[in-house]
Amino acid sequence: MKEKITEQSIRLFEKKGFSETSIQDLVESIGVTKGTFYYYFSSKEELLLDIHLGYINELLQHQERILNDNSKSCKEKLFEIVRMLITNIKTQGQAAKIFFREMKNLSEERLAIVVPKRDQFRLNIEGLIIEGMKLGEFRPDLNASIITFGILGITNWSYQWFNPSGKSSDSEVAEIFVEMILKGIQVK
Amino acid sequence: MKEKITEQSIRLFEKKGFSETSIQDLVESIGVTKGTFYYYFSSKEELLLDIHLGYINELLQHQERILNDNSKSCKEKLFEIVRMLITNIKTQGQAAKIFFREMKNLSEERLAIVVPKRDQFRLNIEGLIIEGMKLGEFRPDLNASIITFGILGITNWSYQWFNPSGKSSDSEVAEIFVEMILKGIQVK
Amino acid sequence: MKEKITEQSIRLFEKKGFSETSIQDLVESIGVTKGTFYYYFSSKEELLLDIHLGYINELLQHQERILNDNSKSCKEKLFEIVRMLITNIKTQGQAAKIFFREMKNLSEERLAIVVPKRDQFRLNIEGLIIEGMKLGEFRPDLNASIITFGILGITNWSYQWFNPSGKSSDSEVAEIFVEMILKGIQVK
Amino acid sequence: MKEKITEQSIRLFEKKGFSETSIQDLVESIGVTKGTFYYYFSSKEELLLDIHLGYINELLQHQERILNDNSKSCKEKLFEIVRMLITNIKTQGQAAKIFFREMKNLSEERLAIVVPKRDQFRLNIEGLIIEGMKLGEFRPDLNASIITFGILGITNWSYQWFNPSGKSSDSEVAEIFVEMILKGIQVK
DNA sequence: TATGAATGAGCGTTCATTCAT
DNA sequence: AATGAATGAACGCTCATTCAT
Repeated sequence: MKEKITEQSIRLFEKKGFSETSIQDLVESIGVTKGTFYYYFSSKEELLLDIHLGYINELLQHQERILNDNSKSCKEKLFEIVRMLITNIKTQGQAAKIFFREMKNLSEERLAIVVPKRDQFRLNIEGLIIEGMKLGEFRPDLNASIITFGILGITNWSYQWFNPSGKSSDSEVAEIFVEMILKGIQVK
Repeated sequence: MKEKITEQSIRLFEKKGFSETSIQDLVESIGVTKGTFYYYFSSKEELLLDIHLGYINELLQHQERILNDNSKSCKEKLFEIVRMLITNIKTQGQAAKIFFREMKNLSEERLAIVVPKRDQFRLNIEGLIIEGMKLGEFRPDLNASIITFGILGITNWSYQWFNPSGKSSDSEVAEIFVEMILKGIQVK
Repeated sequence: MKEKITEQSIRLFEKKGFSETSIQDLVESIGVTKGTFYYYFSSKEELLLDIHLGYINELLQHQERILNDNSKSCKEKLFEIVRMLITNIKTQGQAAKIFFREMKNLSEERLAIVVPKRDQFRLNIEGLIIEGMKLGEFRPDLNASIITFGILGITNWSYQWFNPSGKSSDSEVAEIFVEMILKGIQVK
Repeated sequence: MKEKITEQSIRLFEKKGFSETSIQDLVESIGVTKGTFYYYFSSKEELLLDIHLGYINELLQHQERILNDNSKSCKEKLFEIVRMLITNIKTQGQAAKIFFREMKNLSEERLAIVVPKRDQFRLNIEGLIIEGMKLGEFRPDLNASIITFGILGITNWSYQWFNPSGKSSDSEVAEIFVEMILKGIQVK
């Protein structure tokens, strides 16, 4: 039941927004009562935290697996991370939108749990860029921090428009983006 | 007074969110009463529409000016648009965050006013990419639509992290991003 | 309207208890809506504080007037205070019951406003006892503090049983009590 | 377990109030679940009745023992009863406060069980006063009923302020009160 | 003997909005 | 141009109670 509530809440929060979705909306759409909700969650915000953690933890684990694969070059690792994020939209896109949009609805104490994980994800990419620069895979004069924000912008913004059942597949989009990131769009 | 209310509302909506900011919060922070608000706006959503239109209209005008300057190459125009968006964060960053985050709080009728303008902005960039491809400035095999989404991701995401009074200036960041977009990060 | 709400709330809180009376109960019995209540009071507890202050402030003023009347002896002043408290039951009995019974429903900050006043009333009586001991009106070996608690017990407990429209009038009861306090019940 | 629940409930009801203490509060502080509570008690009010009866029955028994001791004078019996009530604060003070304060939370049917016992306790004292008047121990012109209310006021009010581990012991306080009741505070 | 899941009614409070003045 | 009083619907949350196990 707890899982059922969480899943349905992700659907509703994504569609209507966290503040705009009432507990009543949520439980009615499942067919239980408010009491049931509060049997499983201590508050609405607790549920939001659960969603955040479920999303970012899975992402971090996947990222870790990619980064620790020593058979891959930095370029390949970057491609894998980008593809993971695009592919992710199919299964986790709603949770992702909530993650990016509703963070402000977490209290300071709860933010203190989530924010370091979000930063970790970004810093892992930044570390990958720096390593690639050292190994001669990436240009040596990059501003790794800002470039990372750029890459994250490309991928995170995809949650706003990418349609997994549209014309271009996730792998195609990921390839286009990685090619853009690596080679640019300019004629040489 | 109407302007005063709008300006203050942008500050509050950005900080706390649209749904989380009450009319009471708003008018109290200005020192007037709720009646005053409803003298100038027919509803809270009307105010939100005003903010949206103020933001996107100004952006479109500025974009148009850049695109119509025939003395500039496509690359240069692209740079100008990116720089405009980054620079914009200093003066319009709060409105931009509201624009991206609170669109779901507009009714369908009001969305029908805003969405075409938002799409126009994107399609203008897409057109610029296509033109650049034709003119031999950009690689001829690009997926203009997806590349445009990538560029917009880079710039729009900046509203989440770029601090105009931080280490890197708006022009620096814009340059880094345009270089990344044009040349990529890979060693040739 | 504010006064109307306060008066009616005193009636209901006395009869059913503070926690047992809902805002709904209160506003329905007046014929307005909950919104109206919250237009005049910031919270239910704020209303309770209002009742407490209205009661104790009036009592303190009256007591002050009695104590400052230099034409009266200590015995006479004591009689006046006891009579005031018994007489008070007719007009303020409901507020008094709330005052004694519902103090625990005030937050610590609000208690900090009320408690000193309640203590002041008691200490004023204690001071009167001590003065009477010095002036030779009362026995010189009394424990003024405990005696004061005894006197307050007699008067405050009256709110639980004294019926102003019953067999004995307020003046009669006050006389019986003061005679008991002064002379005791023992045959000399 | 039933006793454990009752004891803990007395502690909580006294501190926070009956309505302000939830079954959840109660069972959590003991480490059992709500089901357990409802295995032993049919309702929250039933528990409150248990507390009331436990308190008043014990008091009545003790009072009966004092009154039936034919070796004692009326004055001595009065002293014993007053001392019993003050002493009682140490062991039964919390139950006493609940008894006086939370009676309004009993339904009419349950009140019909408790109120006659409470009245009996008072009437027993009134009877003692009358007997003392007949026997020439007390002044013959007393209003026994009101005097009894005065005595009960003194003792019952003690639950509000008397601290068994404070400066004055229970016996001292009882002596001061009985002396006050018997001889008054006036210089003869 | 005790639990855990679920209910349904109610609570204090907030809020966008209305409207006579 | 602006206010102040009032509304009514909704919200997050609590709670006493039930009941199958």
